[in-house]
Amino acid sequence: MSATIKDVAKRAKVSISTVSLVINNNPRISESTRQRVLKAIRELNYYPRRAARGLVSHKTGNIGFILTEDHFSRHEPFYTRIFLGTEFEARELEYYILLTTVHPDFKPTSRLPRFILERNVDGVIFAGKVPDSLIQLIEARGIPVVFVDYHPPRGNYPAVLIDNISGGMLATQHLIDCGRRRIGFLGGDFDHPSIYDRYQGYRQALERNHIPFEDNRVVTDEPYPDRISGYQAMEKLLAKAPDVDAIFACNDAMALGALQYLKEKHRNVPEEISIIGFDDVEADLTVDPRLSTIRVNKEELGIQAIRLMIEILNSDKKLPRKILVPVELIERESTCSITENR
Amino acid sequence: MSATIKDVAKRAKVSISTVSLVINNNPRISESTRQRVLKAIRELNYYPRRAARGLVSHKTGNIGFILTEDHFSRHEPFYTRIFLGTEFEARELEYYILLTTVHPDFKPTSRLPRFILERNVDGVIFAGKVPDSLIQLIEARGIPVVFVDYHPPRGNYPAVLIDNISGGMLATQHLIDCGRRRIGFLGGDFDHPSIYDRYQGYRQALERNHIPFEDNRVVTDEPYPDRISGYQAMEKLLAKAPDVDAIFACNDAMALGALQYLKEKHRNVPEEISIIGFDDVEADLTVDPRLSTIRVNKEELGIQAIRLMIEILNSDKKLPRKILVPVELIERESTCSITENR
DNA sequence: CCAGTATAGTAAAACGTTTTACCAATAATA
DNA sequence: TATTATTGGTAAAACGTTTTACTATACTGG
Repeated sequence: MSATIKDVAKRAKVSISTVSLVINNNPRISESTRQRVLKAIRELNYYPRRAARGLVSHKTGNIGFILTEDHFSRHEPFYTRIFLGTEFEARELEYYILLTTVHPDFKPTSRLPRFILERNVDGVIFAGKVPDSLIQLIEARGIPVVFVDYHPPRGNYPAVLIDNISGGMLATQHLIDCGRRRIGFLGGDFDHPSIYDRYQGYRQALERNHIPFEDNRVVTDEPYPDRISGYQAMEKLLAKAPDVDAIFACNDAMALGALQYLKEKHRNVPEEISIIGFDDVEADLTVDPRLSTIRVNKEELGIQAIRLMIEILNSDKKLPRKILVPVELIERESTCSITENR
Repeated sequence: MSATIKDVAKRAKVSISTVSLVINNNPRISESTRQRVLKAIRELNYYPRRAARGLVSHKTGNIGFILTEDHFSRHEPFYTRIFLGTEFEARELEYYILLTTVHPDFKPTSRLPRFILERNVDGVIFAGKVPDSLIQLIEARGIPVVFVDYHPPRGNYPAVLIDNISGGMLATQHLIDCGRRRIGFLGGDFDHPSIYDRYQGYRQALERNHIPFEDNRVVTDEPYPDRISGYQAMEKLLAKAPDVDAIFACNDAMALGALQYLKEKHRNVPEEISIIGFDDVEADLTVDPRLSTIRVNKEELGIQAIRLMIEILNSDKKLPRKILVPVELIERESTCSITENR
């Protein structure tokens, strides 16, 4: 087999400990022996084995990435991109990512992810909404955690979040800049902080522009913000407030559903009713008109999550810092100025 | 800290070895002591540490996934889906995937991926075309390898491949079934076995239908099969063979480029010229007309690769088996029967 | 010149498993 | 009954590092 630390020690005529100290850049070793050891390492093509290191140092060099099964399949491109962001940044910073999904109704008696049981990760990143019982179980084991695109209502954790409030304001302000005044909001599941924050951004933008908020221009009783509920919410909204001239949907899925409804009813988008979504998913480009939206840099969410995690691992303090990742307005064809055709 | 094998041994009043044997389902242990040990394990919530196991057993429970940087970025959705397929299946089979990218011009002196140096994987899956020097270096270390969507020209390795020949025949036969007879082929980089095989499928379908092959209906001098080269290849083809009534492009990217050219020249697709691609990528749905294509199940490629790898790891024989993943014809709007409007 | 203090290096324990060789007790065989 | 197998279990070595406590040597200041 290949060289071990023992072989290096023998060749450099030093003790094993000395080699170890050199590897770990301990200043206790003089320059001359350091060079001698490094030479032996080079000549033998030595590289320390992860398993041996991990056994005694209790560091694995791995970071766990956990999300629920339905998040992975339902929001596939979104969380995939966050995951790829973590992968990318982890590689830079000499870590590896271990991915796993959990069932959304994780019970306190459910079996933990294998990498937790095996103590094969130094920390865990939770992506999206995850069961509270799972969080508690992992925390109880003293494993550092970082949240991305979610923060549990209870407690105070390090988290990387989309700047949803600014995004909501940005979207709404864009519609206002288009001359729209009767702006509706389509949302689902207010329990989800992201959606609630986007709604807050909507409210704040209205207020800032001295546009009175009208309760009947808001539909938020859909349980899950997907395409179908966007379709239904649009129908409800139009029944309550037939005069809306713009829609801010809490995400692109709902926006696309709403758009579909409007097209079926032969309402002119964007002239008669402009519509803007949130997230910037691939499908936005496949529809006609292409959907204006608020772009979320998903990879950046992952990158920031890794950086935050590694900072925590290196400082081993609790630092429940929140990082807000900025968003960007993407103007496409589903929004336009009201003056253009009056 | 949490329980170790020692604690279990003490509580069950057996030796450490016995506990280990129970964990590893060794039949040497009697049912009664086995139960006693299992009880202790349950009571102490014991789970063996990966690092300690790995140190002595020389198994890591990890599988490396290597592809070149440009494959990851250029063909992003394609290889991402293969990767997700491996992730998914690995989880089922109690492995983890460690992902890394390498530079496309990996030199024999380049630094190997860290998980190789650290001996942190039991085997390596190569996705797409990878540098030969890298393959050789990894093989030289005795690490089992599996290829997916590529097989190096030299040697004989286990590989999971798209059934490109059948796919090429399927695509061409579909055009023939549409009544087309003057069918062009657009390809790039013939060095790539996939593309070459698709071309062979094209040839075979023509032959089977007794349609003479015409050299000037083929353009294959584009270096890289992307959208731009599809555009250019289409231009060249039309110059050489203005009478083509159908196009089989070696992949969707080229097909989309060709489609763009035809639209700019106001050629009627699909009536005048039908066009079919290969891969079935997301963008196929965003174009008008939506692209007919040969669907490749990317996740399935990854799943099969993992299964093959684990079979190899468990049998530790060399088994250079090839697995062909079948493809499927997807009829959309870019192909139609020639009789429809004659 | 001597006690005290850096400096540079080492020996040995520890990390938590698997595995190998061995042993005792029991069963099977001649 | 004596020998040989078989069964069920154990002791101890090994895996390849890090880390802690210790030592020898050289230096420093009084």
